[in-house]
Amino acid sequence: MYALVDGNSFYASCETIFRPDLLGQPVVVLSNNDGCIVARNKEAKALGVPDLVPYFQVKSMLEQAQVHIFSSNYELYGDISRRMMDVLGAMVGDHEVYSIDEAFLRLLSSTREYKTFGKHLKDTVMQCIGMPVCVGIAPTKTLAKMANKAAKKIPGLQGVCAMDTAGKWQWVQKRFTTREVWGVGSQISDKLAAMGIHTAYDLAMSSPRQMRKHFSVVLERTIRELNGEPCLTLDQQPVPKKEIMCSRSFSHKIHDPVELQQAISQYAGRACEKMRQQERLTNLLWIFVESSRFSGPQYSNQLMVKLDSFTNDTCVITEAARLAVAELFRPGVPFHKCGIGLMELKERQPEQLHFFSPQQSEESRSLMASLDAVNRRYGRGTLGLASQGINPKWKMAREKMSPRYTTQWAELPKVRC
DNA sequence: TCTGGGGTCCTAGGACCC
DNA sequence: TCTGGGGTCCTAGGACCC
Repeated sequence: MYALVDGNSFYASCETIFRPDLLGQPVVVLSNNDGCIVARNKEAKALGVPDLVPYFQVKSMLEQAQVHIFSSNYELYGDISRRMMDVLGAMVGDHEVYSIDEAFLRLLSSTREYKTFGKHLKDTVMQCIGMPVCVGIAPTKTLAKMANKAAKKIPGLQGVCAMDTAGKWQWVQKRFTTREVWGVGSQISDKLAAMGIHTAYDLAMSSPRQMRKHFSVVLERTIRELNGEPCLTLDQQPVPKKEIMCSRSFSHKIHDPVELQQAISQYAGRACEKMRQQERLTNLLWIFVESSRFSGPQYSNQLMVKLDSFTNDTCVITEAARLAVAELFRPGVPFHKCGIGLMELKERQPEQLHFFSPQQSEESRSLMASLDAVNRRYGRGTLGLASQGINPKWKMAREKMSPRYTTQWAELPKVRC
């Protein structure tokens, strides 16, 4: 049996852990650049605040309803997530951290009282972390996802739903659309609807072989999983990333090639930092620039850049990225976003020697190690390349960011006596 | 004025090989 | 005049996830 534990409105709940004065009040969290609403607590949902809408469209409505608004604070959310996963890992050894706010757990076959155990998980996370979660329990991952959704949706379940018999999961499936099934997106659900398949139950009753012909092996697995036949396993080891991306939209449109190069320098620096953390190297970069999709002249372009050898050196990668951006720049285009992808990542070891290409030098490695050490100790961005610019005006807007309560000494919560 | 960011997997079809 | 068959690898693009 699998359990799926998932934080309720995770980002919004992270914000209220250190702000008990906000309990019972509506809270929303914005995406990067204060662009869209990405999390709403239940009070905000009750006010009818929609998910994933542009902030500017609902700004006045939110202010009128006195909703508390936060810019995203990923340093805080990442740290709360790590703590939550530690608690879950201590309770159930076999577990997979699926996303920042979710984990799959494998329950021992000796666990009989699933509902009771689910309640225990929920209460423990609340007690240790202050994070409200829901728990779904079922024999497959797809069903556990559905049970978790049911736990959130059906008030009588009080946040815990165990579907350990076909009777129970079919009861739930009849109340869910195909779109609510994990792995079925809007495209596939539309096509299913045209075939007369509307509920999750309809989908579960369809023929896996036939559906594989119409769609793909992915949907076949989903159907089998909906019938209690496990096709997906627990990934306990984090799978090494195949690519690392860093892209952001700007707070103001960029018309100047130097500013665009500053931006790509910053993102390249961040991407390289992530790559070194994961002990990987790259020799292929993907760089793109684009104007806004919503207004003005449309322009987007991209370049793949092959490097002479595998490296994790921020200087080398930044230089290549800046040259690429210079090539992609067009006068008169109001640039809105750019980004870099580090592709074809490979492990640092074993070193594959290339007869003609120089290897990354020892100086380069120790320079990068020092760069990372300084930034780890004094905060990200303390040390960087001059090409990144200083306090650029296009920098991401984060007007309403809360303190990083758990990771910065200067921002610890203050208690008044 | 203001519309997020970072990933994975699968398939179809082309290029190429013998 | 007649112009095979089977296989692998790679890439672009679609669809999905949080």
